[in-house]
Amino acid sequence: MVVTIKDVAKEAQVHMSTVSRAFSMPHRLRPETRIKVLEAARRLGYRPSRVARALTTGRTHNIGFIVADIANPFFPPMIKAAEHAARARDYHLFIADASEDPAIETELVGALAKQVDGVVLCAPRIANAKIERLSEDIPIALVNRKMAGVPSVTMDVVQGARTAIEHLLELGHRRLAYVAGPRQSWTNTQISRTVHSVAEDRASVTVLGPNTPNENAGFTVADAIARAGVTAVLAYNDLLAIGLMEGLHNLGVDVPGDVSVIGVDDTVLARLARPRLTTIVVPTADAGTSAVDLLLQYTASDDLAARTAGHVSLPTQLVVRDSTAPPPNSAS
Amino acid sequence: MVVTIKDVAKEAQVHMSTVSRAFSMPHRLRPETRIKVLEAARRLGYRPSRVARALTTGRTHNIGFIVADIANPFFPPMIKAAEHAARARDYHLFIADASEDPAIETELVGALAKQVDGVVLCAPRIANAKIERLSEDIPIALVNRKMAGVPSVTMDVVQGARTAIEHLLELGHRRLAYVAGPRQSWTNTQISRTVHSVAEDRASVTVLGPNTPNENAGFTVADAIARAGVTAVLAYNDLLAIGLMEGLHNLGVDVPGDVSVIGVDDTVLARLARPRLTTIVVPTADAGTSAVDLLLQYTASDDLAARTAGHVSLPTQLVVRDSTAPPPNSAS
DNA sequence: TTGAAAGCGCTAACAT
DNA sequence: ATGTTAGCGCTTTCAA
Repeated sequence: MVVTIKDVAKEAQVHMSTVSRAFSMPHRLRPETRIKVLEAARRLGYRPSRVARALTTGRTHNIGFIVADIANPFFPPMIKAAEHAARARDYHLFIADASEDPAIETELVGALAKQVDGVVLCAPRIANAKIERLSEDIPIALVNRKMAGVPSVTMDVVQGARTAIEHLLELGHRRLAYVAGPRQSWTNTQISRTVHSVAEDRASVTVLGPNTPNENAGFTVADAIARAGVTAVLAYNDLLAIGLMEGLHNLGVDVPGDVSVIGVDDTVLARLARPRLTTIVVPTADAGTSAVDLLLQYTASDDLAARTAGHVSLPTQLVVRDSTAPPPNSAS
Repeated sequence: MVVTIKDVAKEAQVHMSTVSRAFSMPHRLRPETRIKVLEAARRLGYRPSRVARALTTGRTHNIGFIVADIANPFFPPMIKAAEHAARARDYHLFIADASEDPAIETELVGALAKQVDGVVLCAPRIANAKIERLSEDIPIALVNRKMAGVPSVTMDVVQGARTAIEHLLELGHRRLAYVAGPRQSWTNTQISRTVHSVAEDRASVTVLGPNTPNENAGFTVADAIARAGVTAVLAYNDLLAIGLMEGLHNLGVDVPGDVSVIGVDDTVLARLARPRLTTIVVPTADAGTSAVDLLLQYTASDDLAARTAGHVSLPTQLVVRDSTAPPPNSAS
């Protein structure tokens, strides 16, 4: 039913191995032979079986791409870019959704391991130690997490968060809040630290969380924000920020009149929300591309010991829109 | 380096085939043997190779999932649901992005064919004839397209569009426009027909398009809408509708004061846009789940002739928000 | 430059 | 109930 290398060999009147070579090492064939084989293959509509090829070569030409939540608008542009990058290098992408659950994430790596050449963990929720263990079995690349010996691409949220806090400070805010994301998130830790270190003795910082990074959680936390007596808040991501703004609106708290809000990610939602959300732009698409590149580059060397884990840090920047303003009663 | 069925056989002191059976037909083994094997496998950390298994069985336990544009918020919930459904049945999902391009879509099916048991085409842009041809090589299931002999799940946009137009008619609108989507989109055809047939002699209908279904195109078409002298428009999807609203706003045309706008999909964006977008809710997650189910059900039978293509139609409904109102100068 | 043959990890008759 | 054997489609030594 399906055309195999044998059929092509017969059609082209050569041996199987010659057909194989026509595809994988064409230069080692006499041009006329190569053409004869390729012609025959074309006539029969032959395509090498990646499955069979994987069995002998040990390389599947597949990549696993595991994200915390496909429905979080932070991820789709990253997935899209990764898929395109992979395809450009003749790789296919398995996508899996870990539902923000470390256990599922771990299980997914195991389930995929045997049929991919490596996996990209995006915004992983599992512990470093476990990642280290997993990466002994299968090459792993990280997005938004940095670990020695493991290829990774991070977005420089430290810089972004610093700019965000400076922005609030300049506006005159002195009582800040950070609406935290998942405890296991590296980005969350980075932002949290930065908020504290930048605010230092120039402003107070209340931390609310951890929170599941979705609108609902943001909506819920609004109450606590309203009572915390803060005039500005930085949220772990746009989803939380937008949910928070809705919650605040619901409580009759004006944004940015009473409270300023800043998000992170600059998802499509940020521009659409009212007021339009001031947020930190992160290059998600670039991250997807880089992650695939780093992973492939890492796996390129068959000599395990010689493998070199590249690290890429991508710049971020604050985009000021309408959700930030001076605090109420400010002299300006 | 990696543990195979042979290692387990040795460890458990049985033959390879017994190990194989312990995993694929456990009931055909003496309980104590099965346990012995499973124990040994556990000790060694053995996992059957899906690749090798695929080579012998002809079933990869993988599904290809091809969408027009991952970054269009219409798709992520569908992908997520499909991935979960697939995993629940021990299948993995290849995701590929066709970039709204029929040629890429076709190529992707071919590229994936050899390593999946079937592919789901979501909102396909390729012609029916080509789909028919492809589905001779590889089982295909369709989302938002209906074809005899090919499993499919559609969303009943006809009903949704009818309700939408009736809604506009009731508000008093008599000059309508339809901002069309891609020419090759089945949904686009369905909606377009419905608009005409429902409006019939009760209102005029101007069609603008085809358009690439994104915000940009919507923004661009605003000018034509403003000049068309219509008081209400239905757009192919939320993206176009939202872009249109921005464009209109930019031209000083008030929504819904001067022009009412209705979208389709009820993506996350609809609630966020200002004015909040009246739109047609479509059950994308259900569609993803159903598509996987239909495909798997279709491929279940090894007897090609006996295969039965199921069809599912999912209900849609209009959700009225703030982007629709009576036309200007209406007597009410 | 090409052919022959072994083998990747597993399953599926066929034996026993 | 379990072992034997052949073979899935391909790549890769090794010969010629």
